Amino acid sequence: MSHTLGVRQAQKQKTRRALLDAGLRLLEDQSLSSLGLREVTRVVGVAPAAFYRHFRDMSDLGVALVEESLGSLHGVVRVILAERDGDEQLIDATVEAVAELVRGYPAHIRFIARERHGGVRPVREAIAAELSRFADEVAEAFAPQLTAEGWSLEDVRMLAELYVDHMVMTATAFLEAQPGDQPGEPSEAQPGEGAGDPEAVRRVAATARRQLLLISLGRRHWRTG
Amino acid sequence: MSHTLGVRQAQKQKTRRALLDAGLRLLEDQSLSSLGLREVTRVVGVAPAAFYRHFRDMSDLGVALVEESLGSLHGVVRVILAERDGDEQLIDATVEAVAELVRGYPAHIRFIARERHGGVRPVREAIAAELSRFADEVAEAFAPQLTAEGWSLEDVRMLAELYVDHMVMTATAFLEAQPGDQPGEPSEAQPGEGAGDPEAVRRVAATARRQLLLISLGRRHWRTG
DNA sequence: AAAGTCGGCGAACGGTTGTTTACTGAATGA
DNA sequence: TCATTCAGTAAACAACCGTTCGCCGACTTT
Repeated sequence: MSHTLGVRQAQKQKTRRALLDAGLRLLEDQSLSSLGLREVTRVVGVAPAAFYRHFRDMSDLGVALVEESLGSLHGVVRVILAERDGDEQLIDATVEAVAELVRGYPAHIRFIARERHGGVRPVREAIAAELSRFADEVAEAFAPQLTAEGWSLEDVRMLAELYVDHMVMTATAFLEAQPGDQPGEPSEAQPGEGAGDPEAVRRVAATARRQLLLISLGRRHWRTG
Repeated sequence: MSHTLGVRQAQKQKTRRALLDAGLRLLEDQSLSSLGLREVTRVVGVAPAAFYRHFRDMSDLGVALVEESLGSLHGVVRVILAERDGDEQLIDATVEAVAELVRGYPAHIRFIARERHGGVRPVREAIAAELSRFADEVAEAFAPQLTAEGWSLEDVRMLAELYVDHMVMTATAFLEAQPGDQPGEPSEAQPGEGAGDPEAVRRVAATARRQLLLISLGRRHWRTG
């Protein structure tokens, strides 16, 4: 599809990407409401006025980052929920998926966690909308089985929100367990990669698994035990 | 105790309070890392330099706000957990306590939610420490009964963290259901008080109750069902 | 009553911010 | 080939920022 997009548009999207990347990098140490326009353009190596060719605002860039961070998540649910051979394996797969997400895109996850209740309204609303759509998909995936067991749609939605919130919670816990460039600590004992204390990561994963296990235990006995 | 504190110190603490109040008010629409020193002093009506008589930094003021917001919470747990006549009433009491907290001190709660993962490290760490202490108390309150049922201390702590995180989650959900001065919407149909859509508030409470019910259902069947 | 403490003031500093303006020059399309 | 589009530039703008300095004057201690 699409006939290779022309040299003009290609260059434009290239600097747009650079702006997004620079913004995301700077947002690891500060929040969006304090991130300056000039700060971003300075990192990219472009004139401040060039910013306006791509974004109206800083919050505009923020919304774009939200879509980039959470947009690719929508397929993931069905993939994980498809390979379920029992509760425990589904839980393991879920926690592992969250861990991999945090390991692969720490800056994106940190951005979402930080701006979910941050000071920029449009960004907050974009995140809320995206997470709500995410909960919709989780609910949709659980609906067939649970309604067959006599669950109301309201209760299914309630459970889906609990799952989504717990996933976000787990993701931020993973983030705190593997700090990116935490100043104060000069370096790692293991100079391999930037993954923080591996034992702390395992502890977070173990806690998350047990919590999900407890929740699914409650789910099995809902209005039947 | 303490001999009435002298006129000098009294005046000092008065402007200190004013600075904290002004900061908290301004932080309803922005995050700490973008809050300016001059901005705060301007609201209070003092010279910018006066700020340094009370706080070293903006993050210093932030840490003070954390203690003020979460410090008074430590007694609350035992009070609620004391009046328990069965699971459901304990859940109702908990949700009602959170709702009242949000209704009574919305700015404090918003501040905590916003800065928990915000851009200012010392504040993040202060919040994390306070919430951890809170989880300790919850765990301590649940320990006698649960250990008698064969729970490990690790599992008790896991459950306590789940409860605390769910309470924070519920508090922010309440906040979103009753927006303070949400611009865009000119005013309330009911000009009585600033509480937003009452039905949305009830819906949040109902969801939180059912989620807690499901969790306590899982707790009852932990390693026994 | 004298000496000392200290919260707040006012001014100045160097630096940064967002935004607008007129412009250049390469890619584009007729 | 020639006119047009438009991403990026350079400069200027007023406004604001955090921080430092010396000073005043009301409170406090001796």
